[in-house]
Amino acid sequence: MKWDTLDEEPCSLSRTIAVVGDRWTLLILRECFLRVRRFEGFQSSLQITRHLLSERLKKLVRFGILRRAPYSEAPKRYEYILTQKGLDLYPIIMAMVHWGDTHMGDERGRPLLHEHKTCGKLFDPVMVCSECGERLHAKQVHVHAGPGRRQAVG
Amino acid sequence: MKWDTLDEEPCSLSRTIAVVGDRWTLLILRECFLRVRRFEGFQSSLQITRHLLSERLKKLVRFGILRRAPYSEAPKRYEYILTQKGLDLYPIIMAMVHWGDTHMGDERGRPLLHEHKTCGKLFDPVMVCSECGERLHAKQVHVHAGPGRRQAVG
DNA sequence: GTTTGACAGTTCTATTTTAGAACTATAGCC
DNA sequence: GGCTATAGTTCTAAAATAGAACTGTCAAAC
Repeated sequence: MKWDTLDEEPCSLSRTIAVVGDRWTLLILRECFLRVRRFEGFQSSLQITRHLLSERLKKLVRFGILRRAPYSEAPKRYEYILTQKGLDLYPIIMAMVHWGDTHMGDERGRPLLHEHKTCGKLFDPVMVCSECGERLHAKQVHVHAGPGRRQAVG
Repeated sequence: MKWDTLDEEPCSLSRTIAVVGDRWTLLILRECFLRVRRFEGFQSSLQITRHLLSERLKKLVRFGILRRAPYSEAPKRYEYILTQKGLDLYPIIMAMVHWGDTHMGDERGRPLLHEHKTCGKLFDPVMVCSECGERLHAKQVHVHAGPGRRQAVG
């Protein structure tokens, strides 16, 4: 599998991994969800090298996940803002945070707690079926080939 | 941020990325969910190099996501089976597949369709609040520091 | 009017990871 | 004894990442 054309594979997981499947991208996006928008902000909170940060931000803009918006004219400065496509990554990040909370925790408890403003309570994210609303479990899902599948690729 | 101790960071996202945040791990796990269990099976369906596959399987066993179970005594051969910890990664993979379906699709339609055996319908995974059952949106979530957080790390 | 500092990058070398191919080892079958 | 299947290991080359230093613009301080 060639890494640079992974986004053209007939597999939605591969296509997503092409965008967020590296060491840093999801951590950068976490900062975006925590309202960080500027180069120096990402750099100082993540300790990522400036070179890599620059590359990743370009890639995220190229894929339409962030947009680069000017916030100062002289000198020209830009900040990076989540698009709707980027906001839609939220369930991925929350699913990963929840798995980490459940399986990678230590004796000190959770690093972060999440409050649902709508109901006012601390919550966990739960994945349910869009049709019946029941909790999803891998063993209750059957996979069919769809129209976009070619050959023996998942 | 040091990649080899990422699983000790006071951040559940970092800890999860330490386990599944590389080029291949999630693709290997996708195959596990599609009932692949053996070295040659992973290798031929993913086109991953044998060296990397071997490394990744060892890592997944080390983290308790797969267990290595003998299926033949002479010669000794093993297969790799998802543990509960591994099965719990399902929402992450489904969230990524769903995002890929939504934002990275082409004109041919979805590569795979998912049927919920419980209700018999084709579905999409939806993330909801464990407390009120409403759909989650990033803007309706407020983040608090939890007991396991130290310093200014998310 | 020169210096300092903030911000947003770019450029360079060194190290680590990954890719690609070939090789090893065990055992069954002909 | 030779062929095949399975599950790896070992090697070199290429690519990605780490780490540090450098560039350019402008505002404010001296």
